Formats: sequence, structure tokens, C-alpha cells
Amino acid sequence: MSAKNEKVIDKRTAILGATLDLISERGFHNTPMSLIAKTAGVSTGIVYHYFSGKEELINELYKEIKLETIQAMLADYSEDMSLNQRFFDIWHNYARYSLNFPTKGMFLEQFENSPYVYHVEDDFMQAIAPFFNLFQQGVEEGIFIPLSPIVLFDLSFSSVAPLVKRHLAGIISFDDKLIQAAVNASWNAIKN
Amino acid sequence: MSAKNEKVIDKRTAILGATLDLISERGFHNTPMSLIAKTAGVSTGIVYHYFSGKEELINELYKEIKLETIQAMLADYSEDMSLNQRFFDIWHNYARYSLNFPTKGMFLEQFENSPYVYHVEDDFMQAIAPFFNLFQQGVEEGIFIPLSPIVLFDLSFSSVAPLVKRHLAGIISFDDKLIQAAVNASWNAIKN
Amino acid sequence: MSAKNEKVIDKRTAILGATLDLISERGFHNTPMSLIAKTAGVSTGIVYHYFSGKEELINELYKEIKLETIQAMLADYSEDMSLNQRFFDIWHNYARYSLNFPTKGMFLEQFENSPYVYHVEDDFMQAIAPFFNLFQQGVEEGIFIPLSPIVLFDLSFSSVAPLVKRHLAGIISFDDKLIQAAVNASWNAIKN
Amino acid sequence: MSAKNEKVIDKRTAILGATLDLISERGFHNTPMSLIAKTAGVSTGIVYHYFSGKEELINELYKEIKLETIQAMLADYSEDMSLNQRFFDIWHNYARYSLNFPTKGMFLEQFENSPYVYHVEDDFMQAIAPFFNLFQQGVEEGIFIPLSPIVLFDLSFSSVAPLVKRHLAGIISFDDKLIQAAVNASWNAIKN
DNA sequence: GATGAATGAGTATTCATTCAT
DNA sequence: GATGAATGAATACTCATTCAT
Repeated sequence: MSAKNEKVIDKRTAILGATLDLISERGFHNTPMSLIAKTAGVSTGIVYHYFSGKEELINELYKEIKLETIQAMLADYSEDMSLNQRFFDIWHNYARYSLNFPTKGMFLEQFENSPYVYHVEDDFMQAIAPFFNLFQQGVEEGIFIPLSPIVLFDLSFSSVAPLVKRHLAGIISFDDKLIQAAVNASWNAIKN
Repeated sequence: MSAKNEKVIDKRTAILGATLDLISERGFHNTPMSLIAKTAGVSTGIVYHYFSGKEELINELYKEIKLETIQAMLADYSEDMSLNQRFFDIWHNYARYSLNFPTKGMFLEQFENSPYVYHVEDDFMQAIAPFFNLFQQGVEEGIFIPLSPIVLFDLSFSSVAPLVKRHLAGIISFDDKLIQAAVNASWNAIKN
Repeated sequence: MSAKNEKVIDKRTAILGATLDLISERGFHNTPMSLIAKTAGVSTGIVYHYFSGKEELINELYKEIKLETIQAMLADYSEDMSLNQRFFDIWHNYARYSLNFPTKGMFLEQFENSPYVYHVEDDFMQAIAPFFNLFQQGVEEGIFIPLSPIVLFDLSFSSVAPLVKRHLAGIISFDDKLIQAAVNASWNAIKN
Repeated sequence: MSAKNEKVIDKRTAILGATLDLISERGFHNTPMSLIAKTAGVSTGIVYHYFSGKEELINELYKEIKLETIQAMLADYSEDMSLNQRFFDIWHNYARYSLNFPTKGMFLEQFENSPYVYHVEDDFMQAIAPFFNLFQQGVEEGIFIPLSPIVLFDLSFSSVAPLVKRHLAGIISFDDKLIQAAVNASWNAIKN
């Protein structure tokens, strides 16, 4: 990779990184472009070279983090593993990733609960296919209750974010033992 | 109640109602005070008579809706009912309330995921006591897995919001049958 | 007129006046809204109370000045006067008005030669009717050459602006004697 | 001429051409240097090799077009032709040139009505000498009314631009017949 | 209580110009 | 000559809040 490319990547990455940190801490609208630039160590103008505006910058950040999160959940995923093993792996990965990168989870939550933001869900269809296969297969084999994959997903994974939030707020300790208990609970929720 | 008081209540209520509608649709920062006033049919200045500023207005709205939601969940709650009955009632009430008043749910989600907003959780300690009692009792009686009430709460209730969101987006139909299946799943998640 | 109304009119008028002075001297795009506000002795924000934005402000100013100019040309116009008398009056009025209010003429010229500005000609249909009547009648009576009123207008009045510009630049002295000669020339141009 | 020089000329010409097209359509300040470069098919930086800045670029363009327009008016000019013939030729040439190259006329009008632009009239003294000679001679021979050449110029030529504008706007058809009528009118305006 | 005109700090975005490559 | 990434000052517009009436 040439020095030029490295620099470009550095700058774009620095902007995205600054945006993540600032937005997760201050919120979308309390994060001026000028502060993003300053935090990233670049000029205001150059941000508009890499992104067409604040909107695109935030959407791009969302896409990257969303994809990264999905990939983290599927880090060691293999169709060769047992259904049970795959489910537990995903759950663990998700919990650990959320705990390790709290700003990313906070950003995702904030983004997905913002009314005025243009959603870009379609971009993840391919990435989330394994989740659908997992639940589909589980239903077909009579292991999971017969509901649509999306419902099974919500019933089993939606407690991760709240628990992580409690942990970060110091209310609970979301340690390995609790993770273990929570993943068991999630499995039992959808078990036939 | 005097006519004067009614008028006052009307105005305050109108402001809160306009704030809810606007924020749930446009977001906090895309909802100017002037628009709130206009939508409520009052002058800009008078908003500052009832609330010290935007911050207090939104916090006040949050408190009212949060409390209303908790009360809706506990509408027919009674310690005389069986544990199982109480759990199912709360879950059903929550789901139906969220479906009936989607703006309120959206507002709560948005508020609780906003980093810059001053939290006011303490105000609800008393109101949420029944939830704690419920889970505490369940653990003591060996009916629920031995985890803290707050964790049991998250494990059993956190799937409601995502499912309602899917329903409102037209992705699933969160009807009585699905509510029934989901509440069963939530019960199984924390059942010992 | 109430004090309130006077104040409002004062402010709106002050903004329009400052806009005229600044734009005629510096050009559209070299005249920031903030400078307009400062020159008018008002805050930046209030400009947006009276005008929806720079675009509307400038268009409004154009409409006012255009109308004022037309009215100045027709100041003593009466269908009772002879054709010749009406023509000479209009020409004189136009020349004197342009010389007395050079910024207005400069603004009009600038505006009407700007490519990106949204034109609003229709607003003057009624005001310019006397011109059309004048030329129409002149053609019907065989006094003017048989061309459309708009062409006769251009052939007879379009030399005023350039001559005024030369005068303001100090190149010529557009005094009463020259005005007299020029109006004669203009009349001869379209005389049958 | 070497290939290198041709290339240079090409690039400079391309920049000037792009500038003309863009400015006549969008206006001075709505035409960024980057867009000029892009339209001309060159890099932003190279524009600053051929011109010291936007100011010089536009002034240079003005000078070229102004000169070209004057030369077009005098295309077949010869002191051997009769005064009347010379006048009619110039008028015709001007009208046809303006109709054939509308962007050039629009650019000149815009430029000459911009207050902040540095004028460069002196550069054309030599080129416009024939006009002065024409009017001077006409006055001396008693053919034209005894006014200064510059005034006679304005009285006879200033209706061309407005008529062309009407034509381009589709309001009139400035065809040969109308051109003939208009040039006659212009002649009559200054005829003694 | 009630109005809405007025303020002015704050913010997204643009663009002429520079300069390392 | 040639590129286009980078800069940062400039600018239109917004909006929470105040206050004279």
C-alpha cells in the first residue's frame, strides 16, 4: 500500500473514529462537524472530501459498525458446529463485543432509535443470513418454537443491549457467569 | 376546578402532547420550541411559563410517560393474583399499551438512548416496586432462576419494544397469537 | 398607526434600505446577511423574521424598487395629455429618478442581469399597462412605427441606463440639456 | 507551433470556455473554480498556473470577449464605405453576433453590471476608435446630431442587448426584418 | 398569564487558494 | 507542467431564550 493510500485511509478512519467517540458521548446533534474535524486532527473542509455531509458520514459510520458487529457475532461461526453451539457462540460474541466496545453499541442504539435518520437495512441482508439459517434450521428440526426467524431473533438477543447498559452504568456486573446465565435464559426462551 | 385552572391544565397538557408527537416523529433536536408552541396552539413565550426550558419540558414529558407506562403495565396488578398470572398480565399490558400508543414507546426509546439527557430514574423507584417484588418472590419460591430482579426484568421484558417496532414497521404482525407466544417465551426464559 | 406598527415598518424598511445600499455597492454575493443586519442596526435573526431568506429579501427589494421606478416614470401621467407630452414626461421622469437614486438603478441592472435569480415580472403587468397603451395608441394613430409595444419600449428607453452610468462615472454630464437632446433622439427613433 | 504549446493553448482555452459557459448560466459567485476546472477537464491546481486567481481569470475572459465582440462589430468595416453603410453594418454585425453567441452577451452584461469587478476599459481604447471616428465624422458632416460620440453610441446601440434578451426569452422574434426596423430606428435617433 | 418580536451564539457547508507529490 | 488533497475563513440560516407590551 502506498504512503498516499495509507494517509487517505488514516484520515477517513480518524474522522469515523472521532465521530463514533463524540456521538456516543454527546449525541448526534450535539456533535458539530467542526468538533469532529478537530478531534480527528483534520480541517473542517476535508471531512467534506471524504463524506458528502454529516448525514452521509453518520450513515457510513452506522454501516461500518453494524457490519463489524454482525461479523463479531459470527466470528467463529461454522455450519459444521451444532445448532446449540452456534447459538451460544453468537450470544457470547455479541455480549463480549458490546462490553469491549461500548461506544459502538451506544451508537447503534442511538442511531436505530432516531426518527429522522434514513435507514439502510438492506445493506446487511447478506451479512445476517446465518442468523436466519440458524433459526430456520432450529424450527425445522423442532428445536425452536415455530415462529419466524426475526421474532426468534428478538426474543433471544434483545436482552443483551439492556444488560450491557446496566453493566456500564454500574448497576450490575455482566461477567462471564451472568453471561452464561443470560445465554441459557435466551435459549430457553425459544426452545420448543 | 375553576375555569382558570382548567385552562392552565389544558395549556400545559397541550404543550406536552405537542412535544410528544413532534419529538417521536422528528427527534429531540429537530423539534424547535417554536414549533412545539405552534403545534400546541400557544405562544412561544408561554411555554417558558410552564417549563423552565426545553430540558425541563422534555424531562417532565419523560417522567409522565414513563410513569403512565408503568401504571399501564400494572393496571390490574394485585398481589392476590398468582405469580404466573401477574407476569402474564404485565407482559400483555405492556405489549398492548405499546401498540396502542406507539409515539410514547418511540419517545421513551429515543430518550433512554440519548447520551446527553439527564436521567431521572430515581423518580420511579416506588412505581416499579411491584416488578421487584414479583421477581423477588419468584426467585424465593424457586420459580425463577436465581438472578437479580433487574436482570430478570431485562431478560423477560426487553423483547417487547423490538417486536412492537417490527410490527409498526410492517415487518411482522404482533397480534394476540404472537403476543401469547412471546409472553410464553419470556416466561420460559427466566423459569427455573 | 400604532407604535408597534411603526417599529415593524421601520425595521423592515431599514433592512431593505441596507440591502439596497450594500448590494448596489458590493454585489449580491459579496453582501452577507450579517452585514445587512449590522448595517440596518438589527440582529441577524430578525432578518429571517421579515424575510424567509436572502432570496426572498432580494426579490422583495427588487419588486419594491421596480414598482417605485415605474411609478416614478408615471408620476404625472394622464391619458388626457398628448401622446408626445406623455412620452417626454416618462422619459424625463425616468432620467431624473435614475440620477437621483443611482443605487436603485444599479440594483435593478444588476438584478436583471443575474442568471440565477428567479424572475417575478408578472407582478408588474398592471403597473406597466400605461406604457403599452401609450405605444399601442401611437402605432394606431400612425405616429410611431408599426412595431410591438415592447420593441418600441426598448428602442426608446434603453439608452437611459447607459447614459446615467456614464454620468455617474464622470464621463459625461447628463444635464437637462443632454436629457432634452436624448429624449428627442428617443422620440425620433420610433417616430413614423 | 510545438505540441507542447498547442496543449498549453488548449488548456487555457478550455478553461476560458468553461468559465464562459458556467458563468453565463450560473453567475460569477455561483461558479466555483473547482467546477470550472472539472468542466474544462483539467485539475484545479493548473488553473492557477494559467491565471493568478479567479479575479484574473474573469478579467481575462472579459477582455477576450469584449475585444472579440468589438471585432465582430467591425468585421467588414472600412473607412471607404459610406457612413450610412458603416453604421448599418456595425449594427447588423452586433445583433447577429449577440444572437449567435448568447452566452457572450450575457457574460458581458453581467460583468459590466457587477459593482465589485475591477474595470479594464482602457484596454479597448484602440479597438473602439472606429466607432469614435464614425460618430465624429457624422457630426462634422452634419449627418448626426451634435453630441459627443459616446452619447451617440449609447443612443444608437444600447437597444440591441435588450432586444436580444427579449428574443432569447422567447418574447419577441428578433429576425432580419425586425433587425432592419431596429437599425433604422437607431439611425433615426441620432440623425440630424 | 400571554404574546411574538427580537437577540445572537452556534452550525453545516462552501470554496478560493496552496502545496506536497 | 500537472494533480487533487488539504486548509480554514466565510456565510446562510436556526433556535433556545428573553422581554417589552
